[in-house]
Amino acid sequence: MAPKRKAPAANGRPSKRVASGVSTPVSTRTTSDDDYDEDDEMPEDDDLQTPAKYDNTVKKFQPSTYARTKDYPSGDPASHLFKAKHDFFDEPLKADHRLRPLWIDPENGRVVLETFSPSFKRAQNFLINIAEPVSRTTNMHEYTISPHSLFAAVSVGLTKEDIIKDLELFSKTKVPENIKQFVHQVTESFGKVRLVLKHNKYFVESNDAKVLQMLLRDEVISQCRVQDTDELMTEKAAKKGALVIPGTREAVGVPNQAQAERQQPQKRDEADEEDSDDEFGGREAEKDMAEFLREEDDEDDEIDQVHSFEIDGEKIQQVQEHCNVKLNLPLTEEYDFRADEVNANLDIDLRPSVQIRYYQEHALSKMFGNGRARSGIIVLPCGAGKTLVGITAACTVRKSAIILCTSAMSVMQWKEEFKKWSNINPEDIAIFTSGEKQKLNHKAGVVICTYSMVTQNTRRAHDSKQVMDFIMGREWGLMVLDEVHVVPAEMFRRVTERIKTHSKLGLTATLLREDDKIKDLNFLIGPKLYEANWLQLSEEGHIARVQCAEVWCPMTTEFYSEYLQAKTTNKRSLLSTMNPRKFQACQFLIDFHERRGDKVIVFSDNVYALKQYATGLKKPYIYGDTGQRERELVLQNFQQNDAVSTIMLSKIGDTSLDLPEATCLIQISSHYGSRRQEAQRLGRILRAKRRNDEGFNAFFYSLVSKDTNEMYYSSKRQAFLVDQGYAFKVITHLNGIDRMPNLAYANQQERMTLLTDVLLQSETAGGVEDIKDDLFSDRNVRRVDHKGKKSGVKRQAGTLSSLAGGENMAYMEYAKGRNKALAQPRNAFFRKEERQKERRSKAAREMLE
DNA sequence: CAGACCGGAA
DNA sequence: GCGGGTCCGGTCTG
Repeated sequence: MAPKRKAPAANGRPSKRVASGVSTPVSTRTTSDDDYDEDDEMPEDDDLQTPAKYDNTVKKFQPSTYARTKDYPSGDPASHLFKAKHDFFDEPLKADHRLRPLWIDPENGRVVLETFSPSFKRAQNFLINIAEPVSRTTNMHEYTISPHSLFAAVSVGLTKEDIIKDLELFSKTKVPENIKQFVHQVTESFGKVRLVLKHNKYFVESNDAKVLQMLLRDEVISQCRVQDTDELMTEKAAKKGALVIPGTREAVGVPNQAQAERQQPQKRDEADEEDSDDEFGGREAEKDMAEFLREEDDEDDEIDQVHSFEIDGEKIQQVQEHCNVKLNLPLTEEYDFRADEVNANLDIDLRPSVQIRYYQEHALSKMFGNGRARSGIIVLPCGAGKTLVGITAACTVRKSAIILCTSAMSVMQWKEEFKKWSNINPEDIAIFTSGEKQKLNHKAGVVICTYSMVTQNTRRAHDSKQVMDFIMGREWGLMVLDEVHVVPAEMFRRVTERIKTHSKLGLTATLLREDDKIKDLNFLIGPKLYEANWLQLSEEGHIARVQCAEVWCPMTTEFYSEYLQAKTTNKRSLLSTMNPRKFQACQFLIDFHERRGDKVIVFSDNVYALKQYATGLKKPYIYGDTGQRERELVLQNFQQNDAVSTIMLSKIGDTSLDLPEATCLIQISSHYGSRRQEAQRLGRILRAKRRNDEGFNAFFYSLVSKDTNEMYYSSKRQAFLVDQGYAFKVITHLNGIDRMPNLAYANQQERMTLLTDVLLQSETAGGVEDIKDDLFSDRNVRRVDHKGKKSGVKRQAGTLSSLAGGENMAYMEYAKGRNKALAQPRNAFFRKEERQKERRSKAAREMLE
């Protein structure tokens, strides 16, 4: 059957996003529900203004995919349920709705999960299989059911019956009919067609010959077929058996039953999850699911014939994209590695003492759920053990593996981790970077290299070419793509063309890009198989608990006046960064945290500012031009020398630098609204060694110059972390800063000197492009907000004691509705006509100080 | 080992 | 809707 092409978007019903009107399913229901004893336990409207989608990985729910019938003249069965205002639907609650945690929005497939429900954990385990997490905060989780998420669900073995049954189980209302239809329709077409590699050739394979014949009639696909082959080949399907993932309880001989929980099997490290007495069982539910996924292959359908046709290896991306985007018939990639007798086995296993954590097991069981290796993406926060997941995958497949990293440094780290966690013969690991070009001695092995080494297009050094030919010429069992969010980049995506591999595992902490290419990963690599919940991991002590705060630093009169007159955005951001009040705040915070015994990292994107701050505060710093030796020296001192408690880094430190000592992080300048940079910087302190100390907290400060574009970008940047459940506190005044001795730029003279220097700097360094119009014109805003959504930053009014060591800081209590003003600065105080007013009041305030 | 060059970020 | 201008890392060359 030909899959239905998507109908044009507009068919009789506006595809209105559900805005604030429907954002309150819980409050509208529960405020009238007197059984919730504590009103303040309930989220308020503001809390529910979770940001709408923050990336484009998810295709919007498309009601228009339903055929119009006499029953559903509007094209879907739910429209008539909506009043003009798109209020929440009138479906009656089930009698025992309080036990059920899900609200399902029939219009767009959004699902809201109450975290305080007794069946929360079970519902969550179910939801992460079938839906895409959008936002997971303390009380509310928001998910979206999308074609891609359902694709992932099917590819880990769930059937449409499973999905609908469990939706019904957890939903407070009857599952809307159109959601059921949507699930039905999507699951019908998914998982039918596979892409397989055999003897270095790619085949499109299916159990259903008709689907393949249909594909071959497609113009794009037929062009990619290898022409002189038989139209369809038919062979017997391979047999499957039980598989054990190394490092799991099963593998180390611990009975995989609930009772075994209390035996406390040996731990990988000091931090392990606590047992849960919850009847709906956190850990147990996780494990049940893992077990379920592992065992599910026993009941797999008995199909004994598969059909296939060959496609041109050069054109697989084209085929994948076409099938995924145009035909809505994504190619699943599965590697039956145990049946592979062509490729040599690799002698590798995890060291016997190594046991992976439950979420790693859960992630991997989704990859290996049916005894084969499925291609896909696993999302884990920094410091949660991504590398070990990759290594365990390699130990499961036990074929030649190739690991791709973004930098040579991370290549070295992977090699070390392989030696640490697995028993692989060090000779079987080869490094391939510009510096080192090792070769494999045996038939099978692990190659670790950088993306750029593989994708290099220009002339190659002789030895480099040799190694490349080797890599491209052979067939790999597993390709691990570290920092997989870089793969959609024009150059880097070539790796999937150049390297012939049976399975692909993408790893990242932040599946985000500010462009819309992230969705390409769906066909370049595969579906997102697992995404960890940051909040949960930090509660369990796997990653550090972090207090986030935004410190508002008023601009001084001189700086603000120059700021308003500045002709270029560069000059403006430099002035905001070099704001003396910000410098003072930075000085104060460093001093404050050094006294507490914290190790502090200060981040600045701007190199000039970095040097100024570092020399002014007499702290060592590292940036791009810093030589290798000096870098190591600084880092080593930071780790070991008590006298060096603070270092300053440019964006060199955003990724890959592993600094387990750091416990406090201060940002003074950042790259526009990059949510990924924000998340990655936070990641620097998530692996803090001291994270399991009693009451330990790591700190993350963003210093923001008030009333500048930094305010706007800051709220953008936080969006991702807010979705992960982090609350940003706003600090408007640092108590005690006035009494601080040796405060920099305390007098006018010093400030003027600095200003002169900054102005000089911005003249010489910056271009002279004029700011055409308003600072927040679409031109400047689009990049960080291409969907025009509110960022929905959750501001949490802090109590004085809530921030450990925060006794000296005053928090702003946020008035309701303040969020909106912040997220939409064009409506607030940035309008041109208000600038004059602002300047006057600014000057007045300065005088009062 | 510096410097040219390219590509990524966003 | 496109491409800023800048920093950074990797690779190759001399």
